[in-house]
Amino acid sequence: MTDFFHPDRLQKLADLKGLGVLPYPARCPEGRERAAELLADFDARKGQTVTIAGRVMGRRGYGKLAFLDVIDESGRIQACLQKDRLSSADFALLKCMNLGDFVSITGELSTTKVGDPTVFGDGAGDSVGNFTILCKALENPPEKWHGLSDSELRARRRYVDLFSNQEVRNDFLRRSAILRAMKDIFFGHGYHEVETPVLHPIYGGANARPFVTHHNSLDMQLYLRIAPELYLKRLLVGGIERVFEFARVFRNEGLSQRHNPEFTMVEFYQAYSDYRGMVELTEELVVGAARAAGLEQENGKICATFREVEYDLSPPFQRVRYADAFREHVGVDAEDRPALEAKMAEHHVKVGGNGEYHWWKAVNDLFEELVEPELPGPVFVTDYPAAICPLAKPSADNPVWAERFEFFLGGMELANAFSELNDPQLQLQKFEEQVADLDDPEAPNQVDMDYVRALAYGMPPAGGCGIGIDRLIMVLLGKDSIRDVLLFPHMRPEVGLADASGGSDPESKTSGVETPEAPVQ
RNA sequence: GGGGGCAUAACUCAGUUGGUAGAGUAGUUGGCUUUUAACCAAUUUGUCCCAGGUUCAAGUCCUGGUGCCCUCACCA
Repeated sequence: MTDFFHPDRLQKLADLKGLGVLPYPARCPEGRERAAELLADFDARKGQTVTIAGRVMGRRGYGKLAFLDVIDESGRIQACLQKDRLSSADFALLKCMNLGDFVSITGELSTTKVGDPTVFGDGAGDSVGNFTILCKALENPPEKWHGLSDSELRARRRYVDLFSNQEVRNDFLRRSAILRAMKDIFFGHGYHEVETPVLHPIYGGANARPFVTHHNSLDMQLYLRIAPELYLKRLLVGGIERVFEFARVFRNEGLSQRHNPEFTMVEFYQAYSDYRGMVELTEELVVGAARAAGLEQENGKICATFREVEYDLSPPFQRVRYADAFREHVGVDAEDRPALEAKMAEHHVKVGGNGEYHWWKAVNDLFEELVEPELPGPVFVTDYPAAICPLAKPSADNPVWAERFEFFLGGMELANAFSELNDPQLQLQKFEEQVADLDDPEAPNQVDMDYVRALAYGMPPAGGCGIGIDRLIMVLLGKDSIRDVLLFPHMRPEVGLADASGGSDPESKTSGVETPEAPVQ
């Protein structure tokens, strides 16, 4: 369907072919170097012949001379093509080039009259290939000064957002650097990176509504994982003592500035440690991530600015016991039920059902309403009510409390950790209570008996933690919305686009995938 | 799911009281050998988100729908 593409560009494409030039060659001239390295090394490299390659984002033409802004992953560099310095065949290509095309230029690295470092395309006489078009673009790039500004278009066409805005590109490269720094810390502590199933026959490890899917040839219902937790702890049973997984998890809930249906969390488990060890490691990870994000200042302070509030991420972070924070900000003792009932009435908090779980859930609602806003962070809140922690080990001193912490930063819960419950009978009892609880729509639908059996074989005492990566990166990069830290946030299908190619019928394509035995044309 | 806002050219945006659809960028043509948002001259491009309604006349007013953003609820 030709009218999907721009007629102007198709004409240029035809012109190129008329010149006998391939618009999509397979190979780039060898020895291509990146813009940023050439500029960083400019004094030493000046006068040398170099080759650059990238996308043309600017052109200033003078008839017998043209300046091009060429961008690659590292940044921008200027090129200059002159009629009396290039072969006529190469110079003629300028006529067929548009903004957005990929090109390569070979020539002298030098400066212009105003001192701007520039690659001057070289190659007199019959030499060809010192200016080449590497890829002809058939779609117009966005406005050169503003780029894409509509947030929907930016997300839908992230590829355009990325090449038209270096800040955006840098931010996603910073995300990559943050993940790498965190992995380095894990490896430095003797951790192993593992991958566990995404398709779960029973969903668990968190309270959330799952996505449901179906395996055709097994004819069974499966869930996209809401957490990797129960599989990772099976590995502790198996004798792998330190594991982490950067896990994409899926939760079938509403979308918001802080929620995407799929998101990334890192979970990590360490045998012979406990939640106190996880506090230390989590702090190290957050600090390492902040350093990788470039937030360390010359004076050694580490600061992040998120939603116009500055957070000091210089360790150590504050630690506060749940019960202490509760008493301070709610004004009553978390174990004083009569006083709590009055507080709940005052703040319209309702107990959702019978039993300890629902009571403590309501207490925790009070905590979330009255205490969490007072904890901008970074802060570790430790020792949570055991009744709302089905996977955490109760405190030996007072089983009302569990060995659990949550880490808050930027007004969000960024991490959740326990001393992992490894008593198989207690775990089974807690699972059964969850499944029996019909008041909670997010409770697991059945007990994962294989996990209980794994515990029955014996799991060493361990600490485990999960960190919400996307939210951490929001704070570190100062992004208000999770959509700005996800390369491709979830979007509804673009209306009209599927029809644009004209020929294909999405219905028949889908049925072909699902019924491979159907005749193939 | 509730409430509020936005939708005009490939991109960024104007569009008056309801009266022939606009600018800049990009593209095209011509000029120009040191520009860098180059400049000068000419020029092409529209399902004004969709469907109804009011009106002599709707980009503009009304109703419904779609998409996105903000906010609340749920959640990490």
